[in-house]
Amino acid sequence: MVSVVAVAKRAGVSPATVSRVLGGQVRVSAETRARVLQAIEELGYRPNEVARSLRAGRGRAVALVTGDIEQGINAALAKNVQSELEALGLDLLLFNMEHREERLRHFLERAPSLALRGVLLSAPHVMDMPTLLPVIQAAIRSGVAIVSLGQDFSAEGIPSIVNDNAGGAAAAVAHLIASGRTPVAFVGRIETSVVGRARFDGYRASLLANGEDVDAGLVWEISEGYRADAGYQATRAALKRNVHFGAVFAASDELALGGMAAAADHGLAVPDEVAFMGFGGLSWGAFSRPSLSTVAIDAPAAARAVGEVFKADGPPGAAGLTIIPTKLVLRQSA
Amino acid sequence: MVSVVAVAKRAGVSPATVSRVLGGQVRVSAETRARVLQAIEELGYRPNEVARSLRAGRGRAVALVTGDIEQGINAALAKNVQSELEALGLDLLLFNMEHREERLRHFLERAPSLALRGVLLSAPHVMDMPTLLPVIQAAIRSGVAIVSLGQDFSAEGIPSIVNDNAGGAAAAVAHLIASGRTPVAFVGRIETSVVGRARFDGYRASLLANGEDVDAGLVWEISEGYRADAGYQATRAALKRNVHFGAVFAASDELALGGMAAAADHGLAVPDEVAFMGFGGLSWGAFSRPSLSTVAIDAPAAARAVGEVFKADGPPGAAGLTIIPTKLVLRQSA
DNA sequence: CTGAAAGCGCTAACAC
DNA sequence: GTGTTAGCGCTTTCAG
Repeated sequence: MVSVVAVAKRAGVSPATVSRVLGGQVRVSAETRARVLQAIEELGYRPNEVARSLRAGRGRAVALVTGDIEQGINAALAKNVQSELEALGLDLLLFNMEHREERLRHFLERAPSLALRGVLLSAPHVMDMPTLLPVIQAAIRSGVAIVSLGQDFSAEGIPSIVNDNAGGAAAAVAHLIASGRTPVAFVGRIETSVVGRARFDGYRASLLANGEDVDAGLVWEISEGYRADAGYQATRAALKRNVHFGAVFAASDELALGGMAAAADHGLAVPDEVAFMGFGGLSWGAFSRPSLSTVAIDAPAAARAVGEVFKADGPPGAAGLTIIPTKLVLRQSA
Repeated sequence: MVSVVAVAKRAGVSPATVSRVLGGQVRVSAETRARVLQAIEELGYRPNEVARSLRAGRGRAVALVTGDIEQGINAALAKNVQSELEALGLDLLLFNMEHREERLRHFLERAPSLALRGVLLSAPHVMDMPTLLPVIQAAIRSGVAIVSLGQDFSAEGIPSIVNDNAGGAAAAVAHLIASGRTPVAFVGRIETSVVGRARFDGYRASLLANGEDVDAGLVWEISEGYRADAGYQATRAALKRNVHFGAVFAASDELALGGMAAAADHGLAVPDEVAFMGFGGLSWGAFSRPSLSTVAIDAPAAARAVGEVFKADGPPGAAGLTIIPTKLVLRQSA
């Protein structure tokens, strides 16, 4: 590997000067700079990022810890975040949590020794903060920026970027009610998912605000995953119990797709007999039949907010809360 | 940050001994080892991975360069690969190529300075190997293992893990023909995607083997993306031209979903009037209505093959070709 | 079996 | 404006 020393030799200067040319902060005479640049060119020199990181005490990688990258919304987030970080010269480390919290803790413990620039916590789970906070604070102390992506930890001093889950859910439910699709059921993970609960809260609030009441029989908790099969099972079970509902509001697009399948299998017309509303705004939603109405999450905006955190180089600013608006997208299913 | 020196001091030994205990290769007296271990415990010491990487000349990160992480199959791959690498103590760097080749080259150029353990090339594009090979070889020379995930570069000396695209496609088409769904159309990217072309080759071979002929009017090239909208547009265009076909074989599940939507919008019953077959085996495929028949890709198996490459620590073994079998999954759409 | 020393490649102090 | 030196934290000779 060609190093600063080699470049320095070739340019007839000291390694320090090469470094100065590279850094661009300290003044170097135009002539020297030119010679160094030429040597760099000729040797095809590229600074060793590892050495830089060791020297600087921190590297240029940001980790995205996600609950399940196979869920469309997480993949969308990963894509947008990677692109945003890249513009800042940062790399993205991907860590799939697989919905297991102890994996998060282990990873967080490794963050300082990896000299990570930051860790984006993007899991929807209810987290055991008493256990996690010490690890998080240790990471922060050693220079790792911790950012929550999805749930609000600003009270714990963690900058948080959060979708307007309750607002989006409320708008969706209001629409369903206004269209006469009552009663409105809810499918999602409430017990163990903060995000799921926020969407549920919006559902509940909207019901109440519109003079409907919350029927426990219409709230379908799912235990595992947030994928289509869970939506299918929950909806089918309700149908089998002869529960009556005019619409299903699902906490993800995948759940909604599963729900629509259950309705179809039960011989119900969507949206005429049951309407469906998803959450996420995934691109395939426009191509199911019926196409899926949904509360669209603005992944690019969330990624931009992440970019902002890392743009200002110093210690992370105030542990604020950034709320990313959602948008109701009406298609055929509701 | 607590370092080997601090641990050494506390244990009353030299840094070298601490390192030996950590390494586990060299013999250390049981008593000394115990003292060191205790000091490590007490101080909460974790070895600095960056320093290790600098010292060792290479790090513990493997990059996955993917065409588009939002495509379900790529997310599935990322998930399985991450999990497999993690078992080997390796981290996954995610780089979304966004279907632009010059981005690949730039990333490859950075690989050595990042001291990457390896780079998984997982883009379906036709690549300009004359341009790329020098960069790849430079990376290999500096210790970065290059592995192709998706297309066969074994002739170029790059170990390759490839799905049985042609075989899977052939089986799918044979099934369509056997079910009397002729003529069979093909949607996919042929011009610029090696993977798309391999699937097309399987389609073509199967047609020929079954006494059907290849009708250029039934081969729908798509230019941008591999997502549902492309499948929709291509299918709709054919329908508008009054092209007749009994089935559509799509090169991805997303394309198939889009195609089914176009058929539905055109008033065609699936599968009675037109059958659809996807490629990928994504989990939501079981929950579209009609549910999607598909050629399932075995992402876990591909990930395991990746694991094998990095398990043997030394220089990568023979630049072999590993073919991952696909499986025909029959559901409602065909 | 253990310690001392060197050095991976880089940059920030400190001279001059 | 530029060179010299030191040291980030680690592991691996080389001695003992």
